[in-house]
Amino acid sequence: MEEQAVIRALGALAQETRLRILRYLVTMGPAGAAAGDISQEVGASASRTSFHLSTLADAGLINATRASRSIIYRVDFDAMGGMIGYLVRDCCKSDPRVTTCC
Amino acid sequence: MEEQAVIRALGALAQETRLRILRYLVTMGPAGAAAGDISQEVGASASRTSFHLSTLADAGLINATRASRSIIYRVDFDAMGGMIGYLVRDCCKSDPRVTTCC
DNA sequence: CTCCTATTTCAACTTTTGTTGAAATATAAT
DNA sequence: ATTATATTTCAACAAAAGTTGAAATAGGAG
Repeated sequence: MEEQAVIRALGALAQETRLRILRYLVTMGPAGAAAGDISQEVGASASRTSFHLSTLADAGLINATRASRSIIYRVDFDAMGGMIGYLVRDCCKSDPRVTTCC
Repeated sequence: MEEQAVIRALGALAQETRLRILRYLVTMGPAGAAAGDISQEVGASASRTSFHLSTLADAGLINATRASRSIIYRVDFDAMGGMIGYLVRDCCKSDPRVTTCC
């Protein structure tokens, strides 16, 4: 992952509602969750949730697929791994104080 | 590391100049670097660099110590590890697609 | 086709973040 | 004391991000 993509991903996660959305989607695994469910889960309005979902999707951290009337969102674990790998390796030169944490 | 601290740390890194500062400080290791050197290295004005250094320090990712007229900044690798550990474990439940990256 | 549900888009607005250059502070050298 | 160096702080401004509620779009059911 290149620097600009990493910056977007970091910015996407640096927000309470979005971090909660991501955590929720992680727990939902491959099944994912519909926008409406996410909205309820994180206690945010539909439009606010939609905005944050777009931000996460633009950053490549989640994917959207339509299923009938709902739109299902899922975590892109590879993108998360890409971002974290950048931080650990490119940024922190795989310093042991960093790598031991994972 | 708790959620709010993680959000601050993510926000601190989600900016080009600050990410560059952190990368530079990682390469400098325990010796660290003076604000002026960092300013030159990243090509930012003194006040802009000072602002970004404060942001990183407030987020706990770097530390400052005075050495004569200069102020030396160093990466706090444990804080970086704390932030990354949160992403990997609390956030991604240590999913293999994430942990294999580090 | 009309109605209902799910979600997004939009415009107006508020808040937060980043930039600039000048002034202030702190330390050291002469 | 005076001067020079290193860095921060400040106020003014510019730009980006987040919130709100209403309207628009898309798909399915009657």
